[in-house]
Amino acid sequence: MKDNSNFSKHLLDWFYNNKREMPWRETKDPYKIWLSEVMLQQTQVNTVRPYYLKFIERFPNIETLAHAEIDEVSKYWEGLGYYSRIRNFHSAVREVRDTYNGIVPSDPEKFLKLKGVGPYTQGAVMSIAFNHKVPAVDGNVYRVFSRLDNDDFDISKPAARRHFEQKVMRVMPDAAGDFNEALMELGATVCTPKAPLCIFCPVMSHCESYMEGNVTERPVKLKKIKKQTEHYKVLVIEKNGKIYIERRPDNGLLQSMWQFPMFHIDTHPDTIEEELNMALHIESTPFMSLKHQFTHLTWHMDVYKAVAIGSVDETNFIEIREKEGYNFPVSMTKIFKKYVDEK
DNA sequence: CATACGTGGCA
DNA sequence: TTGCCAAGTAT
Repeated sequence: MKDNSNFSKHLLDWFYNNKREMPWRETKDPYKIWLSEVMLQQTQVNTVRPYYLKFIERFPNIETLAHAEIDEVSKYWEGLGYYSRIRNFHSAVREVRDTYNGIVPSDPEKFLKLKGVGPYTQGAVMSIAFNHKVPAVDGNVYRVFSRLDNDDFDISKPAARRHFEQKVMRVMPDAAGDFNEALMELGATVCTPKAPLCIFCPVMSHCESYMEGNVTERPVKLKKIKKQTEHYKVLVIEKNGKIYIERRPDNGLLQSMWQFPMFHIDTHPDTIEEELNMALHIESTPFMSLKHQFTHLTWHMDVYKAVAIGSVDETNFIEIREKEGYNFPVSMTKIFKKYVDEK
């Protein structure tokens, strides 16, 4: 970075004069800051906003959230993704109630020990809620400092976090929380991954990559994600106007969420009847096919209508309107919508 | 250290 | 259409 003496001042001035409205910026309540930081992990502000507002309306403080059951709480996360976040947050909030008398610890080391709190969330909450001088290094900060210093450190390596934390601490002003937010805000709105708006950048004069003309080559990220593909046969089974759903395992992908039963694409119908312990009439052609993309996985799903024949255990058969009482991943919500639209 | 873990927006 | 990317953490 060129001439870092005025860097933090320029950045903070820009931040104060261009502050975007966000619900969690209206408070210094550590619980609300913490919730917003968890929601914002790998998730953009515009996606988070409506979820945050509904969540805070129902669970305005530690006590209301700690008192609620995880199945109800999870419903407020439906569609946000990375669902382990809410299980960990709920668990951590109960620990705050039980171990810290309902007060979010202001000691960074104690806070870091809570479930779902990593180095980023620790830094963000400790600096924003308590103004502790600790770094909060996320993807934005990687990018901003890669460019400021024309630094080719490979950000796909785990060691990158400590590398950039050191850079942040070298220029950290007293207004730690504002500074951490300003760095992220700069990355999100000006120093963007594609087509950065350098001419509007408040710290352009400090940016070595801008001077060098290679801003689009920073940051360096070498590792590529390799995606797997899986093909499934999905069944919407009806019985007396109700449909069959099942709970996913309590580990792995989409843990404990509900779904229509899914089988490897070439599973024989006899095997399906056996595994479900039902006699079925399955339609010969799917009523919908869909592709669902995860970060590391693609699901191709052929969805068939089916009818359960004879006497059946109706435990897991629900009315369509009852789906509001269960937590479904987006792939299943798409199937619900198509199924209902055709009725 | 490498990989699993969701979803939506964008070019 | 496809791949990349987003205020990361757990294992």
